[in-house]
Amino acid sequence: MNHPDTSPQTGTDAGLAAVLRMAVGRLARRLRAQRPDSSLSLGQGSVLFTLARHGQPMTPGALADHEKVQPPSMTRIVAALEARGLVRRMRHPEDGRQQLVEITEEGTRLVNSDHQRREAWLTQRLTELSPEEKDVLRRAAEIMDRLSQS
Amino acid sequence: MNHPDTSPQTGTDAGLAAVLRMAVGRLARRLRAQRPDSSLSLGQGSVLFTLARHGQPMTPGALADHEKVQPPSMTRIVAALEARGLVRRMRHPEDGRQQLVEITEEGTRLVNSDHQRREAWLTQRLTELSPEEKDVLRRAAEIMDRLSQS
DNA sequence: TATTGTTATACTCTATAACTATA
DNA sequence: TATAGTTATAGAGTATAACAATA
Repeated sequence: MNHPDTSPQTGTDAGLAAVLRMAVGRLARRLRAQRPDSSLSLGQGSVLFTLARHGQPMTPGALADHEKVQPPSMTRIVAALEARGLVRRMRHPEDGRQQLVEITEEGTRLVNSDHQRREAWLTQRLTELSPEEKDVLRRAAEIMDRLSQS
Repeated sequence: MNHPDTSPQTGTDAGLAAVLRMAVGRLARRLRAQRPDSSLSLGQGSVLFTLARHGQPMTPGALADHEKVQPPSMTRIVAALEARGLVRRMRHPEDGRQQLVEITEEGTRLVNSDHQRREAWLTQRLTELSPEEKDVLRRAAEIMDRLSQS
């Protein structure tokens, strides 16, 4: 318990919204600050992970939609990943307007690298949580993703 | 279920860290995009809510620490809130170097305003979740705040 | 000297609008 | 014309470094 928890009622949907908004904002700031200089930005990491998970090349447009950014932002993210050799771009075989973004060997290695991930601040913090707490976070992450897409 | 969930193993701490990082990042972006122009920024809202919850004036330094931003950032946030009449600044009675930031009547009204909060995008989305899902989010918010502070 | 907060400045990430290429 | 992506530009939001005031 952090606070006397006085004024705003947190039992309502609006109260939960306020609390969740703050928690998400603060954790996002903390993650940004904690990220080592050498690592990817939040958006870059998310795109790389999505490509690895999806298992197939995706168009920049589909990535922008999935990550909840506008197309120009995805252009920059993909360009940054490409410059680091983590993804490659190919022409779409059927539609010349589109491109396909594919994760490279090196990108896959980075995503799967235990080293890269074990050294992350968040992973360390998670090891200190109970299995129940981790399960709550796992389920919450799934719900938050659904909220983001809706 | 969103994906075939292939490549990165999400059962490990590192896997959970990756999934949580993405979920937090995406929801933070979505919240930023969805926020109506008239409303406060994420940081401003969070500070105002914190002051209301705390129930007592806080120094800018304490707020910066709590919100996980650096002091200069808090200077800007407090200045913005003050310009809108939502907080006021007072000299610290004992230490002339410090200040005290206090929420105003109008600030309290804004935080507690059902109207302000019911019209928010996130609140609407939350009403569509089951009680169990909302409970997961409520508990996750508490855990995420603890992570942010650690 | 050490600490609190501010000012000056720059960087990162994002967005909107205008443009190019293809359908 | 409509669509996919890029370029140009601007606006948040944040940080570090240097400074002023007080302890």
